[in-house]
Amino acid sequence: MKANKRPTIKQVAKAAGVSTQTVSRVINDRPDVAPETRARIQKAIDVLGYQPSALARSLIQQRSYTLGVVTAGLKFIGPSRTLNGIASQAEASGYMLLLKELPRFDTENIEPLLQTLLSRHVDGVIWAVPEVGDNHRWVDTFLAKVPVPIIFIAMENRSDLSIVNCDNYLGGRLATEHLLQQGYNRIGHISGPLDWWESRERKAGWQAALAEAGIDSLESHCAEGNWSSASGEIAFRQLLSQYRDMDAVFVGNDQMALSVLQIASRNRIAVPSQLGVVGFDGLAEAPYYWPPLTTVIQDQSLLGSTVVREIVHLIEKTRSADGGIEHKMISLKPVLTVRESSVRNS
Amino acid sequence: MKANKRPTIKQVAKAAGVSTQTVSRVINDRPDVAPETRARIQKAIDVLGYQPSALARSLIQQRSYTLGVVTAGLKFIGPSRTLNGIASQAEASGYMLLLKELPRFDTENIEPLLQTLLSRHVDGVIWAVPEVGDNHRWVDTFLAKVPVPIIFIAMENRSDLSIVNCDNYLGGRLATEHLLQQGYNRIGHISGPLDWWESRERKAGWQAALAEAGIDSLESHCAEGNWSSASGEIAFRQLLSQYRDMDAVFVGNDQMALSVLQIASRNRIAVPSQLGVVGFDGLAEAPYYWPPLTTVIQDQSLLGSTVVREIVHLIEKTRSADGGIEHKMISLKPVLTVRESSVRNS
DNA sequence: CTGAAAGCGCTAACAC
DNA sequence: GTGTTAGCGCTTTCAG
Repeated sequence: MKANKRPTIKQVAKAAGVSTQTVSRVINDRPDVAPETRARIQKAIDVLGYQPSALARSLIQQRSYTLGVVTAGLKFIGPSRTLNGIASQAEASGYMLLLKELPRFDTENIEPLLQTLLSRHVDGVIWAVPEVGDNHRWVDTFLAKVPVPIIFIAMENRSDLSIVNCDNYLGGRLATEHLLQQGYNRIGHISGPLDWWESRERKAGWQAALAEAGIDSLESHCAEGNWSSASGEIAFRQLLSQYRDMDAVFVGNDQMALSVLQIASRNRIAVPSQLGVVGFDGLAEAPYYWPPLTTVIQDQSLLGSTVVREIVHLIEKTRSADGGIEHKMISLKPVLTVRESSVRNS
Repeated sequence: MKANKRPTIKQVAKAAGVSTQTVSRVINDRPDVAPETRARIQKAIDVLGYQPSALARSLIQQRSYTLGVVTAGLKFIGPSRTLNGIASQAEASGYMLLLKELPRFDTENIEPLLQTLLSRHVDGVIWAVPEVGDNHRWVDTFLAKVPVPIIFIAMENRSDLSIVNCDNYLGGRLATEHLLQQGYNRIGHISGPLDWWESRERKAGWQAALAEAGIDSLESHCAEGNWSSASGEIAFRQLLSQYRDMDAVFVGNDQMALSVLQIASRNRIAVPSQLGVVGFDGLAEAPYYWPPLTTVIQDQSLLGSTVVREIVHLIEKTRSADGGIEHKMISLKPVLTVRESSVRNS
């Protein structure tokens, strides 16, 4: 039961008794075809189930309507929410997605991977890998050789690149200021891994908010996790012993905050009365933690759709005007959602 | 600062003073090239930064080393874990991924989407959309027209298709049998949406285990959610009122189980002493729920890598022997992980 | 309105 | 060993 192969434009032409060019005109909706001829060709197309080859088209038009997407850590919810936004906006904009997932966040030797994408004639590249350590170092040496627009997600702003990210610094401030307003004033912090740019920003936001309130943020008031709930548990235990009179904690993501809530339950530390807790990310599950978790929501799906809109724009611009490309930096604002875990007099 | 365009094989040939054919031999590692010539060509390649066009190759070789992947619900963790497995195995097998995400699980009118993929000359298609309602109906009418192998994830077994799924029925049994062993015997069930094949299987497993223990499973002993924590809350409240002396509950996924735990906390129902709870999926966070959640782990990443191995195999087979393809059904076995939420005498 | 010729970037099948 | 010819499936001139 082997399915038959795809028909070609030639076969359609023969079936309709015309040349391939005329068929081409029909499938491209060109006006200059006699109605009668058009109908005959359309019929042949339908009968044969003909579908033009996007490959052949890409080759000749030097344009594939394909975007290369490089991601990492799809098994975590953050990157997949972003990919979700990318995928739906790409569909809407008429682009296909060629997907590559890095084995690790700090994968080196990016060049061959990028070459694979380019060998497929992608019209643009979306670099959806967060900035970790110097995993973006290749940009300085290799970017000039990339002949198509490229746009980055979640990396530090720099004026020579196009970047879309979330304002993590603001998020850290929002979380901490909220805790201060609630009357907590010995606020600890569990950060993500500090080789992540995003972690450092969130931590800086925490420090800034404390500083503004005239509170010193000592190193003993923070601990470092790796985003996982398991690491959150360890970090929280460390914090409990380092910062005895801590009355609140701003946690770098919701997963780690979850373990904070668990340990609090186990150790009969009442949340929020004895300990205020605020997370980051806005997971769909956070309202169902116990107690429901106050968190800083970042709309990663919007991040993804924004990045697609921007790169499509860049592609159009690059193709028409040949002038220098202006790089744009877009910073999406996260939003604090207050729930029981941080509200003292409820 | 416009980057220069990709060099072609012709330019390399001219630079090295040979014909394109000889360059082709070099980039394909063919043996019959004089060492001296090879070196000269290689140098030209390096200098120009030449990379062969995979597009042109695909066209002539009638083979793209690209897999079409159709998914849905990437913003949920399940589909992305599967995609994670697909991506890493595809990389290992030397295939690229062309990704399409359906806007909804029950999207109709699949044909144009599949055509887009085929117009890109994918060598095979992975249908990673769970079976919901009759969203797989297109298979009967349209599959014959698809000229490449196609393989399905999470749909009911049928011998005329290649399918990889998780044994959800077994999972339901494992969960329920465990609760029975723990001495619970009034076991309710919160299912996923019953138009999902997976939901029905899990529920059937629950029923079968109860039946074997000589216990009737009444309709009032179950409630239906939609996988979300929010729906889990509603379903659990319904169950509490319908099934007054329920002493345990098997929940169709971990997210819904999370709300069960929350409501139990709120209502001072002690888990596990008054109520045993078992979830499904094996989320990384489940050990950090309170109390830690017993759950049925399904390895979705393995599901993804298995499906890629299978389709690559199918592709090879289709290309060589022209004989009929045998369809294979692979059912991965889920594993029960026992934690505090279901252990009575701990 | 329609067709013939050329070619996108590459490789298969032959020559030499 | 290396070059020539042809052509993958399509579109772009440019004739007619």
